[in-house]
Amino acid sequence: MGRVTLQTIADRVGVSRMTVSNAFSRPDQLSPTLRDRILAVADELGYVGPDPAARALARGSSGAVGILLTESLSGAFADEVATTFLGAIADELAPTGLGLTLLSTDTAGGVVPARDVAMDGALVYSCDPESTAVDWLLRRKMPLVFIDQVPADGVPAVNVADRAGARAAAQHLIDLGHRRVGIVTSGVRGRHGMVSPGDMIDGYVGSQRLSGWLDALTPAGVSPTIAREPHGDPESGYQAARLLLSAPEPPTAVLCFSDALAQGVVSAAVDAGLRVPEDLSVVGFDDSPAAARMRPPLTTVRQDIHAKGHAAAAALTQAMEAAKAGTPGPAEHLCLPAELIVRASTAPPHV
Amino acid sequence: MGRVTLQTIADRVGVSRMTVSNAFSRPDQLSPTLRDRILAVADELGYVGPDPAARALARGSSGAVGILLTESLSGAFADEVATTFLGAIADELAPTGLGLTLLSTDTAGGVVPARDVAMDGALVYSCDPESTAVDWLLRRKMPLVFIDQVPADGVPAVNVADRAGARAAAQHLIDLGHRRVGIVTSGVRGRHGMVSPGDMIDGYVGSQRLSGWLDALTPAGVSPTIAREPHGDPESGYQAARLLLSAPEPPTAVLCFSDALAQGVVSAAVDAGLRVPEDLSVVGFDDSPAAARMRPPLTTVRQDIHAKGHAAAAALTQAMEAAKAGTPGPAEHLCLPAELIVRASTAPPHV
DNA sequence: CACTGTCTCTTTACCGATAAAGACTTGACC
DNA sequence: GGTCAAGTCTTTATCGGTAAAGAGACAGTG
Repeated sequence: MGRVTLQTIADRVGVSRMTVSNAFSRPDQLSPTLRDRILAVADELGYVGPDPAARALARGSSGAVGILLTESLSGAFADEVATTFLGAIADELAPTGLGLTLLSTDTAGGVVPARDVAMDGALVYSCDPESTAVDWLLRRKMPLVFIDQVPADGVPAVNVADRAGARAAAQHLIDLGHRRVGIVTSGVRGRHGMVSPGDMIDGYVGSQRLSGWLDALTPAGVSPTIAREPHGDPESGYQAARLLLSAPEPPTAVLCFSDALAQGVVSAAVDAGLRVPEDLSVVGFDDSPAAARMRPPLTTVRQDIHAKGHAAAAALTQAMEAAKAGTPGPAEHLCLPAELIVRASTAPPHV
Repeated sequence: MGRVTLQTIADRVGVSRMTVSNAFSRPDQLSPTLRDRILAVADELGYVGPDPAARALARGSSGAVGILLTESLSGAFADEVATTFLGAIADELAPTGLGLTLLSTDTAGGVVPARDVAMDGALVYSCDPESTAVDWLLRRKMPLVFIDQVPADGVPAVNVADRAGARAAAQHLIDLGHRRVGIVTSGVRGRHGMVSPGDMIDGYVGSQRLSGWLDALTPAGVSPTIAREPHGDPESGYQAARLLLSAPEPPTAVLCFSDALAQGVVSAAVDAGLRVPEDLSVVGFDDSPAAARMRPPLTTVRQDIHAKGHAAAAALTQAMEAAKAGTPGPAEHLCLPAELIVRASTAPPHV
């Protein structure tokens, strides 16, 4: 016996294939009696419901949306901010019944997920806008939402006021009286170790935060020393901090690209016999749950990741509906606030 | 102008549709010259490659695998162990070009992802085997792999020696001389607060670990006090520890279901004026990166999550290939080792 | 009684590809 | 010159559904 399809059931029950289809997909189109009979026969035959692939073709929609993440995916999963965001997205999408497909930018074996996976729309999170994967998504003309990326014309975007937040963080240090400021950041591509602002090729968020820091530091006549590591974990922060602190004139305060890096910076300071914040002020970014739990509690810039996920999911579903209805609608560019949270890891420098 | 399909291109170039299909999917089937011409025309027409949905139907495979996660997805994303596992899976799958679709067990709006999303196989991670979602996957007869679940006949499974690991952890405490032992665990369903072993309905992993602990405690005549919280974050561990420590005869050692919980337990101990390990020994589970960074470094049970992800992905791709080839093959049940890592958070009780 | 709906189900017409087998050229080799 | 194999394309037959319009029956209405 071959595979059980609508036709198999239709023949068995003695109705048309379409009626069986309706029994599954549009119950209001037939009498409850007949429907029950059809369902019973289907069950008896071991039918598992309309084939998703066939349905996707016929309906023109697949019931899944994609999410494109730059890094090697496992990179994204190692990053607490990214996973929290993914969780928020997933939660937001669950009630819609849409599946969420993880797309790697990996172009292995000639298979490009961004081109070859069926989906009704996609989120693009912190990706290189020039990458082939993004290009394919764009070409497919499917509803897209850009998150934490340089906003593009015609594509809805969700961003955070990274620059303003970073500016506030740096200004906070300036106001406390710091004049020797270090920056700890990360990024796989590009130079590592002690770098200058020109060496930063870290994508939109990275450059925005750097700009924000400089917005406050430069007018105050402060030019920061920057240490840059490939990864963004605490261990990397530790290494970067050692580099900064071993300079002839070590900084009295450090601005970090993330709370995770900040954690390592604090550890390095402690191990170097420095007290935080008396000898070294440390500022993080993101306000991850760990920030408040740190000793001392970390001064950081808060972004509401759940709100970001919510906004992104909402923008996508909206764009998808608009696309289905044929109502293009304008592409909104949303910018969520970032707020400086002053805790106990910052203090005036002691002279 | 309507949509561009293979036929559009075929007409334009003056060849059959099949030849155009081959130009995209089987380059060796036609002359390079013609292929280039076809590709050029396709590009000119704005064709983005064979429609994934149509291809899925025709080929009988969709190029994506699903992963079913019990909790509300966001729950899974909040759990470091789960996200690390997901990352490992994603990394393992990336080179194969397969997409990874997150499936929620959520049956919202009549849409059941496990039934309605096109995929070639699926991973089932720490799910209730009785859930409808799992049931649908089973009925679809697609290649499946169970991870951290009660192994089922005919379904490949990947598990960890949780019971043995837990036994080793508990034995370690017994060997150190502890006789008053607490357990801190978590689980949304069921009773919370101080519970007895019978109240534990925490799925396979939870029950395995409990069994393992009891395997060592019971023969030593020790019956543990158990505190159970809905969630598995450090904050929950903190609450649970407060409960345990406020008992008339507080434990001298605590076994935790995870490192995250253990983190909270240590905090609670410190806040209660107890030294770890002098006044309270704490043992975690999983050996997350944070465990080694803790103060004091945490004694815990190590499981290799990357190996687990690797094994799961391998088992799935293997099952998928076997299914495609029509070679059912036996369903292997793999069990990865768990190893006790003794660090500085455990010591003999002081009398 | 004819007219108009409303229910139910059926018909017709795709959705956009792929697999497998067939047909036509060409060149090599005996 | 005839035969065979390889290389290029074309033909034929599905893949498993869904949308939209059509058709027959039955009831309510003026």
